[in-house]
Amino acid sequence: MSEGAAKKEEKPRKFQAIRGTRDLLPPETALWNRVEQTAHEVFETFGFGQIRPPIFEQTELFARAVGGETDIVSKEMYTFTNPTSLAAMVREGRTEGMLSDTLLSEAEMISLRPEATASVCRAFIEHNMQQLPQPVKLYYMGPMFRRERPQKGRYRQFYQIGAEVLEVVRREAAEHDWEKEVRKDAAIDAEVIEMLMTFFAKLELAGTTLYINSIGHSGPDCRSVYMGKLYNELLKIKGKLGADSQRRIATNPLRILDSKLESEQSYIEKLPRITDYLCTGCAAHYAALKRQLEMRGVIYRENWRLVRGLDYYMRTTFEITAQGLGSQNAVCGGGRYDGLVELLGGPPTKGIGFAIGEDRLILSLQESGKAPVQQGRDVYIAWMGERAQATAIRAAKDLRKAGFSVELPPVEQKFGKALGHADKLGAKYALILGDNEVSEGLWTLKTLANGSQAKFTEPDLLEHLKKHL
RNA sequence: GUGGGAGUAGCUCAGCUGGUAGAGCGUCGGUCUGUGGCACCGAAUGUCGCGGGUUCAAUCCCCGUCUCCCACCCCA
Repeated sequence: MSEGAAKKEEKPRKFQAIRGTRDLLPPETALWNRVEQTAHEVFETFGFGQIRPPIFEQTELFARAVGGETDIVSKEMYTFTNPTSLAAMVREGRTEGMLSDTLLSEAEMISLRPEATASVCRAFIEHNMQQLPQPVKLYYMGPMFRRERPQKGRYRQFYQIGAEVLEVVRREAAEHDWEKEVRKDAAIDAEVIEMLMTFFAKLELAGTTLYINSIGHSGPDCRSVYMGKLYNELLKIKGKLGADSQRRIATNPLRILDSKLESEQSYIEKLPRITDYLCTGCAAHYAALKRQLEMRGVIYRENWRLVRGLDYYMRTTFEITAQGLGSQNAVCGGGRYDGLVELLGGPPTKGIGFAIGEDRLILSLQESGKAPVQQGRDVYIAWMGERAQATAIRAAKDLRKAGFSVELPPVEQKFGKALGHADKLGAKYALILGDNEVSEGLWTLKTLANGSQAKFTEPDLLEHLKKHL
């Protein structure tokens, strides 16, 4: 925003949150905390440990993991030169005669993370986690950054809760009995999905639907066969497709499958389906996954048009939609990504993971009326007089120590006013401390809901509250 | 990044074809100097998103810009 020339006296400029970012405030933050607390609890019951990777990494990590050609990497990342790297170049005298363009291209670039799977894989490698008991099960939660046009359920700083299961490939085991390996992988996939559904169920998220698919693997006898077939069929119906889809025939034919354009639907429905072209291994894996989900009582729907946008996915892909989200109705997406760790310089490793859009999850909970109401205080202390203040301070300390939420007004107020304030704050009880109470040693406790009140000695009061709150 | 809609008090909004702003809710105070929710009375708060233009005069018309919302692209 350009500030006009300094004319007359100017008020200090008002700041506002940067586009696509926002403040999360009470009482909404209580819901965020509940969601995150539930995630901690549920994920830990499945044996997952929390990882907290940094919020920025070398740009190259994301470029390699997510795919340099993807929209996320090519135009949606917050990328900047690492100032430390520039400084080092200067110190080492390497900048002699360099044009500024060269200088920038030589300097290390870093990016705010657009997702966290790449970081988790990097950490797996960096900390030699292949030496831990396998598989390694990690979860994370925190902000991600993508420079997209904001809309409902999509922000430039948004929050994800995700989990990854990584397992280093034991060559002997794989060669000994590949079918067993496939069954094991499918069971892990299913358990990850089961964990998700357990989490959503615990939150009472309304109208969730789980969609699954298999997109095969990149070998010559699997997805590439399908891609050739799909490409031929797409050429035949090219004239019927919209401009976007026509362009994608060359750039990313798979993406045409999840086009939302009404006029294309009848043609897309007739296109070949990847599940008919899976190789033996991928087909066995997909069949085993469905069996595993059924054994776990997880309801799913197959969606052959579900393809994931990130380069690293193979075999299992899945997505969960929920109510009340407008066009951004996916609350969670995930899939298998064997080979990604190796691509990042680690040992051959299998992986499966998901990311939940926490903003969307919260939105859906709010839309379905699951949001908690304003958090009130347990006890409001209405006090009058100097002696009473000392008592009030002591009472507040003891009540808080016992775990109650206490509001202690900083100045004395008439009791009428104090009770009014207590009411507005949603307090359950008012502890009334005036001259009478202090001299008698009997404190008055008023139940705001029905107006009843009674006198208690200091220890009795604590007992009473513990019993009734 | 593309297209459409909208920005007026803390919130939700009104403001007739241009004459520099109002309601409800909320907040605060009073009726009510040891007892809240109700009621009544009263008060504060707006550079009418920001900048420029047209005009004697702009919240209203025009242009630009920022932000939000909706959809596309893409994704969580």
